[in-house]
Amino acid sequence: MTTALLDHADELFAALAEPNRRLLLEHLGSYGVATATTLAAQLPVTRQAVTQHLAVLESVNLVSSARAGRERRYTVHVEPLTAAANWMNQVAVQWDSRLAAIKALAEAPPD
Amino acid sequence: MTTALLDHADELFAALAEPNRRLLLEHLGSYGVATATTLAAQLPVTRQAVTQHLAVLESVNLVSSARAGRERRYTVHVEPLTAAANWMNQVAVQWDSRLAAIKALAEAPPD
DNA sequence: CCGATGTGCAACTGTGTACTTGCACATCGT
DNA sequence: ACGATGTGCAAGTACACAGTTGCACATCGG
Repeated sequence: MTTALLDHADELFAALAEPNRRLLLEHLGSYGVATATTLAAQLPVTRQAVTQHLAVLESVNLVSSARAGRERRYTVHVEPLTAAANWMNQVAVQWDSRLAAIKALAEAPPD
Repeated sequence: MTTALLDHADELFAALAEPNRRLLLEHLGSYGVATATTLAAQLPVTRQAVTQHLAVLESVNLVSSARAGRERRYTVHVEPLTAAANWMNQVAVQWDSRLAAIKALAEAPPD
C-alpha cells in the first residue's frame, strides 16, 4: 500500500539514478526549455545519448517535448518529483513510528 | 550545487529502483529487525539474492546489520530516505521558481 | 534551390546487475 | 559429538542499458 502514491516507482527511481539524466534535468530546469542538441553541448556524451536519456525522462513524465519546426523542445515537470518525495516521507514516517513502537516494547518496564 | 545534500545519489536511487529491494525495505520496516533467511521466505527469490540486495541497501546506509550468534540481523534506517526527499523537494522548488520567472517574462506586456 | 542545421531510426559494443547453483564454514540444540 | 540451521564465498548465466556510429529525412536561411 505504501507504493500507492507512486505507480511507476521502478522507472522513476531508475531514471533518477543516472547522473547524466539528473544533469539534464538541472540544465533543463535552468533553461526552462531546450533542445537535445543544445543540451548535448553541455554534456560529455553524444546528442543521441542525450536524446535517449530524454526519452527515458519523458517516459516517466519528468519532461515533455513538442516539435517546433525542425527542432524538438523539451520542458521539465516537477509533479513526479514531488510525488516521489511525498512517498519517501510517508514511508519514512511509517518506519519511524513502527520502530518507535518496537523500541517502546523492548524498553517496557518488566512487570 | 543542488546535489550537495545527496552525495551518493546514483547509488541511492539505483537501490530504490529495484522492486524487490523496496519490498525488503517495507518488510524490514514492519518487522523492525529480520534476517536474510526470514526475509527470503517473503520474496520469490533465493536467500542469496536477498543477501545481495541487503548488501546493496547497506552500502547506501538504508539498512545496517549485525551478527547475533549464527544469524545476521538487519535493521532499516530512515535518514537517507528523508535526505533524498528533501533533495527532491528542493530541486522541485528551484525548477518551479525558475519556470515561473520564465513564464512571467514570456507573458510580460509588450511595451 | 541548395547548403546547413536538427532530428529520427537502427544496429552494434561493452559493462553492470539480478539471480542462480554449489559448496564450505560457523553456530545452535539435544 | 552430531545433525540442523544460518551464513558467506565464488562462479556462471541471462538480460538490461549507456553510449556509440552511420545514415536518411525534414526544415530553415540566403
